[in-house]
Amino acid sequence: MPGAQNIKVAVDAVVFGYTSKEGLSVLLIKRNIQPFKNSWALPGGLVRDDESLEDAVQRELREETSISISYLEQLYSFGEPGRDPRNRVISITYYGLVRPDAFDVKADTDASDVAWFNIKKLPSLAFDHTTIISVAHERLKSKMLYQPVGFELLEEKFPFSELEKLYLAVLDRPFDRRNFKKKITKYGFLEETNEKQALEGAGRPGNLFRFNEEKYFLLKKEGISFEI
Amino acid sequence: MPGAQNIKVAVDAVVFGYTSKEGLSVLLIKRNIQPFKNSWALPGGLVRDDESLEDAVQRELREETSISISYLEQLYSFGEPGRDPRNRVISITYYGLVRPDAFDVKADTDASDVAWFNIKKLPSLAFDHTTIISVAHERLKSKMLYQPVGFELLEEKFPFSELEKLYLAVLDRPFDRRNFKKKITKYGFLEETNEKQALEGAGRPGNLFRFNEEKYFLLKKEGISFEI
DNA sequence: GCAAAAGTGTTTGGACTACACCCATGT
DNA sequence: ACATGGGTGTAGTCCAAACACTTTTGC
Repeated sequence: MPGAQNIKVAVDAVVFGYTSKEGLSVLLIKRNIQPFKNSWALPGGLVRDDESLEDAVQRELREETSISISYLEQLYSFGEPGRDPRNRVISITYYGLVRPDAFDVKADTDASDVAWFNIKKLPSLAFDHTTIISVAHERLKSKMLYQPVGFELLEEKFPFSELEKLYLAVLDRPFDRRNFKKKITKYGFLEETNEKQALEGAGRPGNLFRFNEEKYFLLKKEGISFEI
Repeated sequence: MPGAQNIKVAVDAVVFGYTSKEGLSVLLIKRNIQPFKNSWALPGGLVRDDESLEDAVQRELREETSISISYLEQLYSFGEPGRDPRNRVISITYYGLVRPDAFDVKADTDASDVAWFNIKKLPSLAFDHTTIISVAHERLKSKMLYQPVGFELLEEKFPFSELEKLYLAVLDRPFDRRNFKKKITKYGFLEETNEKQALEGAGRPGNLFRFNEEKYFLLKKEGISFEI
């Protein structure tokens, strides 16, 4: 009988948040243990023997960042020997989306070890976490081309330009404003309210929209064909 | 310090093969150890401490089925507590595609514990392997709508109808023959040869095609937009 | 000659692209 | 009045869908 396997199983989470001010952001923690003590890293940790992978992610997020998250999806499993300098650790990664409410963690832990970082201004990160974030970003980009995205990231009501800015921030390339609106509204998962809202600064106030959850999740299942 | 983690890490592979006679098939092994002794199962096993996940998959495939495989992609990681009745085992699954040549394993191991099963006639399987196969099948279905598929599954030269039957077998729904040909040939990754080949039985012999590997793999990277 | 598979074109509607001007508000 | 962002329509092009008959071969 060969020696027992000596590999640890961890989960890590790439949590995306969005505000029009800060753009697309990722939630990071500052490690206070070795290895990579004092480096920024993705929230995560070892899976307990009796909990599911999703539960482990939620627990770590609660423990390390005090947020909990409604949309979470498995991303990829990273398992190269040597990705952790001490033990063999394979990491099963997830990515999630949160609404701006969860940005409160930032205020609460201002001087602490949790913070949001704009996706384009990431610090250097522990382990292979930079790679993991870029895989997550690619996944999100391609996802938003065949499924509606936004419900999990925007406030309940929002001017249409918020959705547009979200797509711009994630896709990171320009597109035609009018055509985008036509395509999005065609699917009917957006409802127009009668309320208007002026953004800060000058400009004509825009109508507020909200998602029709039923149609949104239906289209999420069925998939849409989107070419922005 | 809490008790050490006691979770094992395994890999499992869903290997798809295709012939026009047998259709889309999956490579299975018959287990000769507990648990699920004498059940059919996916090839796979525990990862060694010093090998990468991909290496582990290739090694298990070699040991258990004697095939090696050129196209292999990570599928998903399954980790529910209880999916293995004895220990906590998380399985990182891969899927792969092989050409009919590899179907030789069937002949070689006729009376043994390796066999191909048509995707629609699977036996009952160990663990959650039925679920894993259906996830892999769904992945393959959606993959072939945005990337060319076939090079890894067909012989070097083949009549066009072979490719069409492959798509029919995987997608498992009818589509228009003429429009399919227009769409496929438009991308230019197929080359027409001057050879003709009569299938068994009656019918007009068709021209043989081959893949232009360069364009094929280019389109594989770039992605194509396919609506069959 | 008949059964089986291969080969091939046209029409039509819908979808995507490109593109520019006026409107409502704050300062 | 001007700066800022909101709101809107059309013409042209391309792509996809629908659709059926003729050709080559084996038997």
